[in-house]
Amino acid sequence: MELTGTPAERRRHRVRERILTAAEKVFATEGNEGLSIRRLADEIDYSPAAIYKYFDSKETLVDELKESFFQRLLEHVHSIVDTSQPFDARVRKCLGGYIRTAIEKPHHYAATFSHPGHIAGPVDGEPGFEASQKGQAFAVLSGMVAEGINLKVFRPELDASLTAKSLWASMHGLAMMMQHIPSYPSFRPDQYEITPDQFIEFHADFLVRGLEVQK
Amino acid sequence: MELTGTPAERRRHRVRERILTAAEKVFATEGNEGLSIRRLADEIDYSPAAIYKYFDSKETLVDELKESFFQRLLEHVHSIVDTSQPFDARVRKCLGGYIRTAIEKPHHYAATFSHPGHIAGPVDGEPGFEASQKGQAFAVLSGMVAEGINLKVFRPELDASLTAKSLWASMHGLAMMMQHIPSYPSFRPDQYEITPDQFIEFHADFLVRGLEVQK
DNA sequence: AAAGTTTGTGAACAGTGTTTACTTTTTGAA
DNA sequence: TTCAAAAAGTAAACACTGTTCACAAACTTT
Repeated sequence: MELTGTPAERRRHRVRERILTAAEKVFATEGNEGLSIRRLADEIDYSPAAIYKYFDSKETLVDELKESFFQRLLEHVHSIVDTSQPFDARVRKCLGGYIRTAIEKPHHYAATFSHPGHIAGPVDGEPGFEASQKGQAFAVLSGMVAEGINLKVFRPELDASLTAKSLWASMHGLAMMMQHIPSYPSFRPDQYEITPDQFIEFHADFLVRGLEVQK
Repeated sequence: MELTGTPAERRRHRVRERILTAAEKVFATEGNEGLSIRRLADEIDYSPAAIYKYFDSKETLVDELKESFFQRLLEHVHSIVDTSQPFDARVRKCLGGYIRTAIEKPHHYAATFSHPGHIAGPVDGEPGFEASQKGQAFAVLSGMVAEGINLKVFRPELDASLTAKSLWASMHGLAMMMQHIPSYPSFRPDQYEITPDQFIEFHADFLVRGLEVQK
C-alpha cells in the first residue's frame, strides 16, 4: 500500500478506486449495457453527479477498465513468451493463452475491440506506436514470427508483420466466435466431443502449420 | 410487384416495408445506436407508438435487418462457390468475398455476430440447423473443405467440420479487425503499401496454405 | 478565523424503448 | 346500408439512460 501524496490526494484516489472496482464488478458480469451511472452511484453510496467529479464521462471510465484488462492480457502473453520452452510450444501456448484470457472476460475483450476507444491510437509507423499497448502486443507477435523465420521453422518468404496481423485476426476471430455463438467449439457432438480448450489447441495448431516450412 | 392478399394486407405490408427501408438506411450509416424509434417515426411521418403495431420491439425490427443482410452475404458466397472455376481459385474467392461483403456493411455484420440475436439458434446436430442461415453458411464452408480433402489438395487427416470452424473464425476475425482497428491492413507504410484487398488476399492465402498437403 | 478550493448533491435536461388509454379508420357481415 | 367488430394510429406517460448546473457542505490554505 502506497502512502504517497497529501491526505486529500490519497482520499481522492481511494474514492476513485472504489468507483473503478464497483464498475469492474458490474462490467465483468453484465457488460457496458448493465453498467449505469446511477447504479454505480447507488453501490458506492454517492450521488450520480459525484462520479463526474472523478471521471469526465462514462466512456472514459470504461476506457480505464478496458485499459487495465488489456494490460493483464498483455502481461499474460508476455509471461508465456518469456519462458525458455521450445519455440513451437511457446508459440502454441501464446496463441492459446491469448484466446483463453480473452474468453475469461468476454465483455472486456469485446468492448476493447469493438468500439474505437483505446484500441485506436497510433498505428504502426507513427510515433508512439511501439510504446502503446497495442504496439507492444503486436511487437510480441511479430517478434515471434520473425524468430520462427530465423529458426527456419517458418517459411522464409513470409513477412513477419503481415503474418502477425493475420495471426492476430485469426485469434481474435475465434475469441469472438466462442463468446457470441453458443457452443461454437462443440459442434457435431454425435461424432466426437471436443472441449473449448481442445478446439483452441486445434485452431492454434491449424494456424501454425500454415506457417511452417514444407518438408 | 406482387399483388397478393387483401387490400388491407397489402397496405399493411407496404407500411411495414417503409419502416424497414427507413430503418435500413439509418442502420447502415449510423448503426444500432443511431437508430431510434422516434427518429424512425419522424422519417415515415408516423407516431413512435405506431411502429409497435408492426414490430414487437426495436430488437425484432433490427433482427430482420440482420437477417436480410445475412441472406445477401450467404447468396454472395453461394454465387462464388457455384462457379465452375478451379478449386483453389474458388476457395480463395469465397473467403475473400465473405470478408469484402462483411466490410461493406460493417454495422450489419458486427451486429449479426455480436448480439446473440439471430446468429443464435439451432446448433450443428440439433434439428433445424441445416435449414438455418448459419447452418447453410457452415455447410458451404465445410463442404468446400471436404471437397479439398477429396481432391487431395487438403491434408487427409483434417476434420472438415472443425477446419471449417477454424476458417470461419479466421475470416470473421479479419472482418472485425478491418472494421474496428483504423487502417489495419496498411501497417508499415514505410516498407510497402498494401491495400485492404491485397491484405484480404494475403490472409486467405495464409489460411489455405495451412490446409494444403505438404509436397 | 476568513477566504478559497474541492467534494458532494438534488433537480433538471434531453435522450432512449415501451405501454396504456383513447380516437379514428377500415373491414365484414346482417 | 347500417352497425358492430377489428385494425391502425396517436398523445401522454413510465421508467430508464448519460450529463449538467446551481448550490451547499467540507476540507485546505492563508
